[in-house]
Amino acid sequence: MSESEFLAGYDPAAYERPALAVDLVLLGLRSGRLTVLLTRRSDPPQAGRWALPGGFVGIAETLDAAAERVLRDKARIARARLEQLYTFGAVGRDPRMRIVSVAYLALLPERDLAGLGAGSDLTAASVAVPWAGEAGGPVSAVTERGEALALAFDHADILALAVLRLRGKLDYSDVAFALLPEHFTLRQLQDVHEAILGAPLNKSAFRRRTLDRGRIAPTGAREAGTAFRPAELYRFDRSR
Amino acid sequence: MSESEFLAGYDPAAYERPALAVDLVLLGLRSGRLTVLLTRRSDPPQAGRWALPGGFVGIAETLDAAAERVLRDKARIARARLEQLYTFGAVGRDPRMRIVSVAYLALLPERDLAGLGAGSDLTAASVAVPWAGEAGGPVSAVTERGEALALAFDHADILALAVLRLRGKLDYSDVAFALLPEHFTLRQLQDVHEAILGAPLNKSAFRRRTLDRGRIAPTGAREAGTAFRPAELYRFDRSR
DNA sequence: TCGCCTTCTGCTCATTGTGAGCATAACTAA
DNA sequence: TTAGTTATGCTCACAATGAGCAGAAGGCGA
Repeated sequence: MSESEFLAGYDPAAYERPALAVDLVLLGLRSGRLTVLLTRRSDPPQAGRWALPGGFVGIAETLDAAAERVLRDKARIARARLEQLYTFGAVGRDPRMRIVSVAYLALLPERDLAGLGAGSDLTAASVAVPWAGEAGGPVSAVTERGEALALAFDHADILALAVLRLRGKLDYSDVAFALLPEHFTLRQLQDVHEAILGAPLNKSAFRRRTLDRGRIAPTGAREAGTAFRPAELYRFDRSR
Repeated sequence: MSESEFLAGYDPAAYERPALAVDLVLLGLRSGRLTVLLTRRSDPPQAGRWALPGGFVGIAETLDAAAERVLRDKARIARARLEQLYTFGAVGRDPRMRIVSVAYLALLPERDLAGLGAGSDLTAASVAVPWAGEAGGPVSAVTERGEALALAFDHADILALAVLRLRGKLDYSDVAFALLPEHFTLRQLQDVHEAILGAPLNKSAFRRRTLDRGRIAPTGAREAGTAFRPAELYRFDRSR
């Protein structure tokens, strides 16, 4: 950052500055599939394409605060687990002007995805996440019928990076729990992991590992309404 | 980012924009200790404190390009492995004006650290990296005599995050090789890992794991000048 | 020259984590 | 009551890890 040497010689206020924005990758699960919230662009440039919700950063506003504001005002979601992802600064990424965008990743519990609408013009799109090795292959957004959605600007890159980050943090952080309701079964937890990884996991190893780790605690209750043996309900135990 | 809806209603060019800068965390090894390059601030604010080298982002300049320019012009280092780290956007982080800074991490081979001076006003400071669990404790910069250096602005946070990132990527990426000369012994490689982690590693397990992974190849040569059995020299094998 | 010292290198052994499969438990629907 | 289905707990083989040991390979001092 600015040494005084620099500031003495040059006045950065005199130079043109890039505009600064935040873009949100809002990820959740809808019927077991990884899902992202998108808006459809109605005007050029890139009219008809799908974009991540975003907004400009105010002059007296923290980056995190800008992300929370966009979450609140554009997605109509009160709060979510927000995490800075990466900053995209290619020169021609927006054809109208130079915009540098700080991408944020937000994880939504299924409830927030189900209760969309209500003032938000966002649409839920499934994310096709082929396994293609740990590095992750091409990620794309698709409709429920499997048709690919064209993403605007560099938003496909942002989405791909978000999924990659999610995969990386999956087994050492508590991201999976942010996508689940308070009480969940081991099968549900494994489904979340498999949806994010895009690959099946060994069932007994997953159970053992998860239980041995001691980060979830049994509630004593069981799921209801199944046509077979009901599974134990667990909750995330933050204390351990 | 900017939906057309937003642009139609508001003209972001009419609003005051934060200044955008890049800051570089230049890390290397000096005599087996993790080391960071810092400049001493000569003028207020924060005169006398130590800062990371940085500079403003030009209006037609990529973030990566700005980081490379600072590396070249301020540190006088031709090239290094640069990687975007995080973007710091607290409102009061610089008292003069609103500056949002994209931090970059760069790894320097020992040669670049030794050949300092020559037009660069940077000083090498050791980084004290207590282990304090995987999460990493407080990281601080110290002189060779162990005196703590006061860092300017939020640069201590940036440095701490850089070390954390380095630790996280250590065992699945090739960051360690970027800090070593082309030919190195297994012991040197282990020293790098231990310096970054701030904790000792099991020797035979480290050897086995490293060799089994197949990412390094023996050169056939051996180190010279030791008072004991010389170790085999290896090189990083990018092809595997 | 000949032991002595130090580190490298390759080996074994016990412990731990993982992949895979099987038997039993627990529930619904017919 | 029985068939069907999934949960749960178990065993077994295999791989990875931590720890230690013996021999190899160099310099050094007597």
